[in-house]
Amino acid sequence: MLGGEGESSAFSSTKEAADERRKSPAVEGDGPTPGSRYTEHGVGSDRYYIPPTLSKQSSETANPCSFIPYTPSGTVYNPSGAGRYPSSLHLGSVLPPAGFSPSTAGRSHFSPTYQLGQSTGCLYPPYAGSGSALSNMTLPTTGPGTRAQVYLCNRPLWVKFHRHQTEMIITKQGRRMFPFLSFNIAGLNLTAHYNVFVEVVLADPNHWRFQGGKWVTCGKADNSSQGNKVYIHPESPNTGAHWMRQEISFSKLKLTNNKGTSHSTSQMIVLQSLHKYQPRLHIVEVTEDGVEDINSDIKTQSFTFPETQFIAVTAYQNTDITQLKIDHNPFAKGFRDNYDSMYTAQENDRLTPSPTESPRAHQIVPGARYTMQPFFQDQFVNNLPQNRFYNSERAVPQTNSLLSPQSEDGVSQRWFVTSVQQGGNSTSTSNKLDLTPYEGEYSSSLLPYGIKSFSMQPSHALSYYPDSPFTTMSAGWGSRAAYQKKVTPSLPWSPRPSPTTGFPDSSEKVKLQIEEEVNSGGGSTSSWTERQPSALSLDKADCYSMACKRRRLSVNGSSTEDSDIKCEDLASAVTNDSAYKEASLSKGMAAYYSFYTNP
DNA sequence: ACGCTCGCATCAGGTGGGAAACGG
DNA sequence: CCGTTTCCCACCTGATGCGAGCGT
Repeated sequence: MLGGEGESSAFSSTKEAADERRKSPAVEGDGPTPGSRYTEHGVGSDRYYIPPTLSKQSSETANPCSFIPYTPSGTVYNPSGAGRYPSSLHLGSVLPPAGFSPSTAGRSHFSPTYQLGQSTGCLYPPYAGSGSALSNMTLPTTGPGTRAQVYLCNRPLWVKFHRHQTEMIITKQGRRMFPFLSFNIAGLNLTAHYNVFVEVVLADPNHWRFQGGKWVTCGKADNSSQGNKVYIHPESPNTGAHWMRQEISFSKLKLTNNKGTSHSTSQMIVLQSLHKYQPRLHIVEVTEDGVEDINSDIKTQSFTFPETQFIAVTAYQNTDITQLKIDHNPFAKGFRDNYDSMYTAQENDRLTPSPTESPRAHQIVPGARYTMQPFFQDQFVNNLPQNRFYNSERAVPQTNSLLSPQSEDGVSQRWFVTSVQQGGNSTSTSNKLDLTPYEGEYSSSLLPYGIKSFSMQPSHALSYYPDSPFTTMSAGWGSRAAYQKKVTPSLPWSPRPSPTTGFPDSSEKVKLQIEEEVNSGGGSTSSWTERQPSALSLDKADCYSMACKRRRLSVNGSSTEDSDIKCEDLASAVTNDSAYKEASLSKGMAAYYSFYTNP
């Protein structure tokens, strides 16, 4: 869809349209492209995403919310007239009333003001003065259920890519994202209806080029790009219970550079090659008909996860990214070296072990063998062979998506953000992904596991997967969404444990670990290595040589780094020894909840 | 006989690589 | 000329349909 449709209230501008959508919520692209409602007006060039600063308040560490790697500052600046959705309040931010208040926006149903970032397509302000009201804005204190908490299910995988600067292929016919966006949402009103959609906006005002093995800016970004920038989840609109019941996957979202494409616009987001983008999740409360309720102040919530930033390309530039894609994307399995020779049918399954299996993986499989497999790290984030999982799913009724296998990889890696984050730190203007805390948690694998389904899942849910609470699919792939239709949500949705329920032990433990990681100079590798010397059957050198042997070396000479990462990942995977995991789990990884608890 | 489960085959579609084409 | 884009290829996943086998 092009900007021309922008003014049209395609988003259920008519009752008929709304009804139609309601009839077949799962149908994508039916009727007027939903996205049209948020069509780009080409006026958003002044709306950007403020780059995060690396500054990380020490206070954050002290704060229970410190676990949140993101600085909860209202770093995203939304220039006046930038549309109704002031870019997200950083990660997991909740739009303050001021940002989208109907009164301020003066919008009516489907009014043009409801443009999202579409109109702007930019998150990154040309200037750094975010000073926005957002940074100081106080979170709206509305009734319960109005403030959502969002988990980025496959965050570890995203982080892994982010370290090398994620690249996403865009093609004329559209290319799926990998990793794809997958979230778990909490805190919604069970009965209220919501539209959930992803918007992709420019992350910075630059045009990028891969030169000398690195991404460097090369001129200014072209903000005049047209085309759909929003992808509305096909199941929209739907109830809060529905959204919270299952993992919300955007695996079908496609990226294209074909501005003129008229087909499946609702499924395709038009981007420009060599530009950096930042996906954002929007949750908009609507009426049962899918019409936005103008009578409510708090209707829109936006969430931004910096680690999901990516540069759109028509061909991969960084071989590290290519290798990560090949290693993690099931559809690219054919490109994995030694795939045939290294895995038998059975081992093939092990290739992408489920998080559950992972803890024992090193016991079952000769470590040396896996040292060569970067994807082994995926035991925590990668896919569990779907067919395998599928059987399991068919065998048991899916009840609580949170713990259900559908969460796939995501199960073990849920990261959620709530308004608390923002509120917790209003001083930071940084929007950038601060990997420091991530590194720590990631390398240690502590956090990822900490928020595993265990924490979110009621005990009864686990009973469905007695042999493997982590029997989930890949983090990067196979969202259960693909299977959800086959399973019967027989059990009533059970709201997540109250975020207010804290688990001091776990929380403290994690916090300490993070501090440890941070203090170690961000060298997560050494950190965990020391902690888990026995867990690693291979040293860095081995890993490096193996990695080099197996895969192409990146031009940028990041091979070493890459190998380190791979080793680290592998190690991190191994690090998650069952003992620790069990301990953590038993303690209730729900510590995370308390961590992100709303004050 | 009927219904269910399972395995296999088929097809559509997704993947990155590489060569060719395109454009500044 | 060089960087970028497009197209085609082989390989893979996932969904679906069909038939065999089994239990009721």
